[in-house]
Amino acid sequence: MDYFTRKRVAAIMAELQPAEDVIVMGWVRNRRDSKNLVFLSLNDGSTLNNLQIVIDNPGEVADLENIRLGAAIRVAGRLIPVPEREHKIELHPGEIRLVGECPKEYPIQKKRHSFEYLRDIAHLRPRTNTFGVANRFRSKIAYAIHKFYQDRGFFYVHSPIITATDAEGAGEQFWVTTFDLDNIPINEGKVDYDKDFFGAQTFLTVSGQLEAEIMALALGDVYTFGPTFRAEKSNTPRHVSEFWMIEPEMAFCDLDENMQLAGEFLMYLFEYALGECSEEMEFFNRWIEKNRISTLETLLKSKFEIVTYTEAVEILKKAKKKFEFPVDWGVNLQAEHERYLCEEHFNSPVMVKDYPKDIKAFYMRLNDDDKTVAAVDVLVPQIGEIIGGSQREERLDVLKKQVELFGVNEETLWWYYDLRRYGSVPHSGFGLGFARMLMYMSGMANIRDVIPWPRTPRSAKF
RNA sequence: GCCUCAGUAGCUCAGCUGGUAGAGCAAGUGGCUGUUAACCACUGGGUCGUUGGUUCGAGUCCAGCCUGGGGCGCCA
Repeated sequence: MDYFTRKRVAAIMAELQPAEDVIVMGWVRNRRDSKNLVFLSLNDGSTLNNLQIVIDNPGEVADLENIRLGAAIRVAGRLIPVPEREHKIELHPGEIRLVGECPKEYPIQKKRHSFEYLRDIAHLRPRTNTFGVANRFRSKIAYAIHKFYQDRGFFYVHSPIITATDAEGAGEQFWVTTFDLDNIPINEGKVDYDKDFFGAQTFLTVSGQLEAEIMALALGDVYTFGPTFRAEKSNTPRHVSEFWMIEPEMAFCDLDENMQLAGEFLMYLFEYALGECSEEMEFFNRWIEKNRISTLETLLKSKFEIVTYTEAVEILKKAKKKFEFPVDWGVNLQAEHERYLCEEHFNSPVMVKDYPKDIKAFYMRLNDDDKTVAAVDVLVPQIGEIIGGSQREERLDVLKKQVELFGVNEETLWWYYDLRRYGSVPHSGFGLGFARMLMYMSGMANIRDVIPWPRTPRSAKF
């Protein structure tokens, strides 16, 4: 099949060198005919760029009538640089072979399609410019995430996908069972989970954090990067039911140190995108959202402002702007409040810390004031919250009180308590939604377009 | 879950106060020695999301349902 001898278009475009007997394989993106000349644009997925194929003997090419938009072909021939032309280099074939025919009802045309239409043909949309770029970008940024942590001595943890732990309060989790749903075992009026596959009630995980804490208290610095699931019936351009999260967890690390790492992490990704993903960033900047590059560049030069929740509430109360939701100490900050803080008041990314304990999770460390917890939200212009993190409660007695206060089911947390019982240490971590980060860096407005197979309420096609 | 907008040709849309449909692109045919979202000419293509109602008559008005977009909440 010439898999190892064929040349990738990305390499051809990078080198721009003449060569004989070059083999390329890919899909036809465009075809233009004149009487004695046919031009094909070939894309092999390795880059946004198409390779120009110039056929100057169309009468002699077999199957030429079937080499149309979408068809898979193999071309062998001579590479000729043409620096004066827009496409810089072209391939003059000695042989063209039709590998896979493409009927004319192929749903992707050589024009712009709406993202909504392409979502209905999610199996074909990676063949478009935008989704090719988006998927290559996704891969590169995933690599950058690993590189950031691995370079700092963090270990990668695969936290479990099936869990018995009810991490943040039930209701929003998918249940995992092998019960016949038409005939569920009942014992004394209640579902008998003892008869289920795992002998207990189990869920798809909503976070790898609790398990990451296990590893952090053994390996020191760890991170998870894997899928999580939320059964919330959210219907917005920012929510999906299945998404990947990055969750670093560090032993002997307090909230301020946690915040410093979060800031360095974000800056690293922005810098990586600008430096190592120039093809993708230039595409986003041109076709998806102008100023994406300058926005990231500005962000790179700015510093994170740090305020406490209490200070943030004071700022918002003094603001001349009218908010739809009134601000008062004790209520959660709304998206409009978060955006005011970083877009209008500070005009920079902001970290808000020390939230009232009642609006945050049970595992967050109680501050000395007994009213707030050591939590942080990182806010960026246009999006609002992009990272949520905290120092974890490492004191067993305090943790038990919080669990009781929040009404969390204690039975499945015995091992979590053990971590505090045996050699407990202060530790911290945060969570970053991978797809939301991709949205922010690319300017793509809908999360369903940065995830290849998005799962949302009433939709799990493909 | 609440609010709001939309569903007309393969795609993107137009269709005013009700009189059974139109454009651009795509497709097909022909033309053109260099095109690059190629261009020029011609041709074919629609039970107007769905069910019911009002009416002599519904793409157009009314109600329900389905699907999709946006806003809000929940969050990442």
